[in-house]
Amino acid sequence: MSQLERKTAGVPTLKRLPLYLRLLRKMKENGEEYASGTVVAKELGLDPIVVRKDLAITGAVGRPRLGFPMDEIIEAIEEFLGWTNTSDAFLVGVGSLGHALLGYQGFEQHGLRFAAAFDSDPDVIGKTVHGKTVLNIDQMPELAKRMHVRIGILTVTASVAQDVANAMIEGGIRAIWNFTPTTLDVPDHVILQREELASSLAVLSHRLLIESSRQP
Amino acid sequence: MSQLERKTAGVPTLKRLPLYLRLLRKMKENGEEYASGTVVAKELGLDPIVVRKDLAITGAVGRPRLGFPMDEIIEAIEEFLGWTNTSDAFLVGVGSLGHALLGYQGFEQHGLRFAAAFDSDPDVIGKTVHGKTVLNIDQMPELAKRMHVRIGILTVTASVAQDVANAMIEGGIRAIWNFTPTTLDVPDHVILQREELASSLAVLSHRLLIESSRQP
DNA sequence: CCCATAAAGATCTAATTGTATCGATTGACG
DNA sequence: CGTCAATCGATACAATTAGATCTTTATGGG
Repeated sequence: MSQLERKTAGVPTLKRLPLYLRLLRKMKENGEEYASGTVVAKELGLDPIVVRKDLAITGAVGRPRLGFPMDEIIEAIEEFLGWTNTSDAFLVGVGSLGHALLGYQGFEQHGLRFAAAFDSDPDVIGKTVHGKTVLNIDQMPELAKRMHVRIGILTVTASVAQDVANAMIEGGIRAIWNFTPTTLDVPDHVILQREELASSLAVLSHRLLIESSRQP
Repeated sequence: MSQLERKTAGVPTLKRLPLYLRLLRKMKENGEEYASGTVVAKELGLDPIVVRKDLAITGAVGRPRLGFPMDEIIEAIEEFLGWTNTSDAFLVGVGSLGHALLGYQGFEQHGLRFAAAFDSDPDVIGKTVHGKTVLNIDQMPELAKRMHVRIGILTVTASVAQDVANAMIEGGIRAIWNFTPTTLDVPDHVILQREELASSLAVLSHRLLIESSRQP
């Protein structure tokens, strides 16, 4: 049943949902009982219509004149994103970026927990980083299988990215969050999410260029 | 809006251009003289038509049967993105993420150079991180003005993000690359690029959820 | 108890992006 | 030297998604 009622949202909508969630949690802390799409939109500088449509897709129902009941709407978004049950993830590559991600506490609020961290460097293996002991990467596939970990986070150097990705897939990992500048080749059933800083920078640079040429 | 011949590309196109650029540079190193949209597409797993259209917008002209002359197409993309002349950027907030970004050497290949790094923590100020001495954040606006820095990279904690952004704007910075989970309020003329990990994670989680409900 | 109002919900329109098709061009090969 | 095939480039088409308008509903005030 849940496989039918689940709507498939567009990427822009999905990217906005965490913003709503963060704001709503803050509003709840302030003791607010209801949240209307209008105030959420105003707070985030978005169009109210967009917010309403985004919230609608989660299945939450609001009440006219009041808005959405706070607990309901938060629950609906979390449910929609699959953030109600935190899922375990393996992080591979404890370089500076890996360090940074391991140290970011916010992930647990988003349904993600670092079950373990791995590296291939003997100098790093055994060290404790932000409370996690770094394990040998050789153990990763086996552990992934045993713990049924579905999410892998790739923060290794580009040259070994494909090999590590293969190892992840061998371990049964179904989604890879790729922070390396590498185009990975994976089977169809594996979800690939690329986090490309260069792409973001490209958008920024281009916009800066356009702006500059408009009013130098 | 025809005061300049520069075309304004859509975001998806902009995000793909760095991928092309990286591949093309690699191909050039391998001694290739020409690059056809077809092989680029095949290498990156994209549709050849998309690649052709993307490359077309940069203004490069290709030759039938051969493709695009390597130097020309690389130059065209760099030019289009404004990566021919490296621009200086200030990084504010030398936490773990700031560390990671400062250590990423790839930026200089993308026309970005860290002119300086700043922090407010006395324990951090004066330290050298990846060759950059961390300066006091108080000096940032003044230095930005003097050095005509246009890009600011925000890697501070969420609570002070808005204040630091204001200081950046005061220093004349025109584009802010925001790595904090904060919705910043900035004047219209300031370009804001948000790097929201939670948003990416939302997309990943949702796709994983859809896939799981499809074939459990 | 009724009316005014604010907000949700549905429907429709427009824009953006991706996809397909077709012709033109040019280097390669027989 | 002529034909072929691959590739660019332009144009047209389709699908998805964002954005706008209108209607409905329920609440709070008079």
